[in-house]
Order: sequence, then structure tokens, then C-alpha cells
Amino acid sequence: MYKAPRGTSDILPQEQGYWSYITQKAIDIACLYGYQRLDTPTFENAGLFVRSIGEETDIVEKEMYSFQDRSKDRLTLRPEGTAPVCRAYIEHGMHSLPQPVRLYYFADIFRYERPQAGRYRQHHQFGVEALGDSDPALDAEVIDMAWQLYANLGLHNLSLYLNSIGCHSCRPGYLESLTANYSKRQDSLCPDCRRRLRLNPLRLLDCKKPSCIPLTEKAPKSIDYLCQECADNLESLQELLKLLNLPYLIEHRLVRGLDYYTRTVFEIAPEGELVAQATIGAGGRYDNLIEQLGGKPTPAVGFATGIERIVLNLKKQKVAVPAISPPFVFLAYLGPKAKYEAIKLSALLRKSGFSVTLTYGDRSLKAQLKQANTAGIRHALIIGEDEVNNRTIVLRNMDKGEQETIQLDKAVEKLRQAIGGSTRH
RNA sequence: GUGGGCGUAGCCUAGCGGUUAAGGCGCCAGGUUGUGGCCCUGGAGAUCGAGGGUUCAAAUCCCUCCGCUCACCCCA
Repeated sequence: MYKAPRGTSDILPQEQGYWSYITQKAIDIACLYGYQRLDTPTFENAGLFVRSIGEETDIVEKEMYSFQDRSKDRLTLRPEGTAPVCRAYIEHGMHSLPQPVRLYYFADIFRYERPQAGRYRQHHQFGVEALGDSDPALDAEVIDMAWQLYANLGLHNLSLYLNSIGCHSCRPGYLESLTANYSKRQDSLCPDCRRRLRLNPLRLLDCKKPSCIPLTEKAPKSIDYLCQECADNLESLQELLKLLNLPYLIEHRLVRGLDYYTRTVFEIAPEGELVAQATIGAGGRYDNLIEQLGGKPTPAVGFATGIERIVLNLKKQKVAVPAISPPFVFLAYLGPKAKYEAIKLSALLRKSGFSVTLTYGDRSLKAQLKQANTAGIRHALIIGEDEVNNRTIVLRNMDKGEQETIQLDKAVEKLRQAIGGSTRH
């Protein structure tokens, strides 16, 4: 038996209510802030991700789904959403549009990881990118969008963590100080941290081992090493967040796993859970990325959120999402002549805008009504030999258990009346 | 890649050495010659994750593998 590949899953009909709810809210937010949709391919040239995410990162080193196609091109299923957007920005000359260019996307994301709660090999993200402006007001706008999205979704008790990891001019000084600080205590470091010290010192701050936490707390903070410009930026961002009434926490241990981030980085997670796996959305500024990918120097800021993690939290917080409506009417028939009429009528009903379903296996009326009932369909049309001969049909209200015989050619009209309080048909 | 937990019909669970593997939900049919929800009756559906071993006898004990799951690394 075939099964869905490890770390992937089917999104079943009973789950779709969450997905359409989230998708719709996300589109609403994007429109509200004037962002336009951009869809990029599911796979890109491998080099795009290697160059943008960074060679030394886990994603590039061991998590990419890469393959060679028949023309020997090295391709990769996208492991994140920002680099493709930047590629499209450059490729389509979007620098000649009024700046900033505001874009949003929904994308499948692929990473070869060991699956666990809230982590999959294929997952889905909604993301926004605002390209072509370095003003911290744009950072604030993106953070605000994220925050409002969660609020509109009905999620509560979330925390916004904020940090600045500086720019190319001030970060080296900070890294030096951080490395020096940790080198002195090398003996008391966990094995992972010793590796981080060599490969990716920023990540030292991420360690959750009880033995390392005191070190992370005493470690130098990036915000103390910011150059004037970065410091000013962070300062005005904070002012703007206050202006927008967004509660935030400066978290100096917050660093992001991708190399392209500069200055602002942020994460939104359930209160008190600053662990990577709990994060439902994250983002930051990436002022050097577009230039690095061959475009003109273009500052930019973005944010992405995992749909699966939103679903997880909606369930955890018991947020009720609107159910997906069943068809408006169930068409039941008895006998071959009636079947013929029923199929003809179903076409007419659909043409008139009524969602209608029927079962074709010539089953008993009992079975057909049972099916309508199970599906939550509130109106049934019943046609048998007698009705065909009289050009009539029975309209049954499934909630009330009442029914009436009507003229067959009045079915559409009668159903229109039956809509009553229903919002959808 | 490392470690823990778990694999019995579509789903949930019982059985933990001894005949045809049991129950609930769901599905199908009948009770009602053309009427759903409640009830009653019946039916279909399981090579007990796979392979090997121990034994007169294995779903049950042992080994290996596979899968799921949780955690670590790291990420949404």
C-alpha cells in the first residue's frame, strides 16, 4: 500500500474549513495593506537558495530537496519563500515600479527534516515581502500585518519578540565580542555550542540546554553593538510599534536561521514559548539579499507564517472556524424514468445557481435521504414514477420533516423561496 | 543523523502463549411495496505493520527491518 511520503500529509475535507478560513483572512489582510499576490514556481535553480540562505545553514547543508532534471539543471523544491520573490523582483525589473513593491504569496515549502508536531517535510506558508525601502516604518507595517492577521484569526496570548542583529558594518564587531566571550568558557559549553562557536556564533544564543542558558543570558547583546544607523532604526521601529499599540519584547537571544537577515528580526509565538517549533510566524529585514542575487542594492523586509502551525494553534485555543457549507439540495429519485428527470433537473438547478448533489446507484429512497441527512443537506427533492407522470416533484425540508408536492417546472422558484435565511445556496 | 513511546478492519479499543481474533463508531442492507435523524436485526470489512526465530501451539515471547509519533539538532 502506498502512503503519503514521510512528513507530508493529506489535508482532508474535514480540515478544509481551517484552511479556507486562514487563506481568506490572509488575503483580506494583504488587500487591506495594499499587497499584491505573486506566485512563484515550486522549484527554482538550486543556486538561488544556496546563495541566499547561506552555505553553512542547516537548510542548505542537509534539508534541501534537490534534483537534476533531464537537461541536467540542478533544481530545488523551494525551502523558503523570500528568495524566489527577490528573484522575481529582479527578473521582472520591479525596481522600476514605484517603491516599495508590496507582495504576498502562498507557497508550499519543502525541507528534508525529521517530522514532529508542527514540523513537516512539506508545509505551507503565507508570506509578505515589501521591497525597495529601508524606512523602519515599513518594518512596522509588516509586523503590524502579522499581528493583525493573528488577531483577526482569533488567536490570543501571542508574544512578539524583537531584536536587531545589525548590518554589515556593525555585525562583525558584535560577532567578535560574542565569540571571544564564549571562547573563554569553551570547556563548559555543550557539544552543540562548541560546533556553533566555529560555524555560526549567532546561534549560540539559541541554545536551550540548562547548562548553556546562563551563558546566553550573560552574553553580549547585539543591540549594544549596533552602529548609529542601526540603533536609530531600532529606536524608531520601537516608537512606531508603540504608536500602533503592538506589545513587543526585546529578545536578544532571537536570531534567525537564514544568513540574509540584517537589522530587524522578529518572531511571533504563543506566550512564553520561545522555542523554534512553537513559532507561528517570523520575519525580518534583508537589505543585502537582492544585491547579492544580482539586483541593484535594494533594502527589503518580509514575514512568513506557517499555515499548519496556525491550524495547530486555532485547535489548541479552540477557535471555532466557519464550517464549509454542504450542498443546498439533495436530489433523490426512484426508478429509471425518474433518474433521467433527476439528472436533467440537476443541470437546470446548477444553472440557476443551486448547489445540488445526488447519488446514482439506484438506491432506496431511505438510503438516499439518509445520505442527505448525514451530509447536512437541508432540502431534498424527491421524484418517482408518479411525479414523472404528473410533472411534479416532492420538496422536503429536512430540518422540519415537512414536505409538499410541487409542479416540476416550479422547482427553481420554490427553492428560491426556501433559501430564506440561508446565506449560501 | 540521535534517543523515547507505539503499530490488532476506514477510525477507536479489548485480547498479552491454547480452537473459527472480540466490541464500539462508521459503512451497506432489512425491519417500513416511495421517506432521513431514534431504535432493533443482519452483513461486508483484519494476510493482528513485514520478515525471521523459540514452541506441540504466537496477535501474544525473542531478533531484525519498516512505518507512525514525540523529543533533540534546526526551522514556519
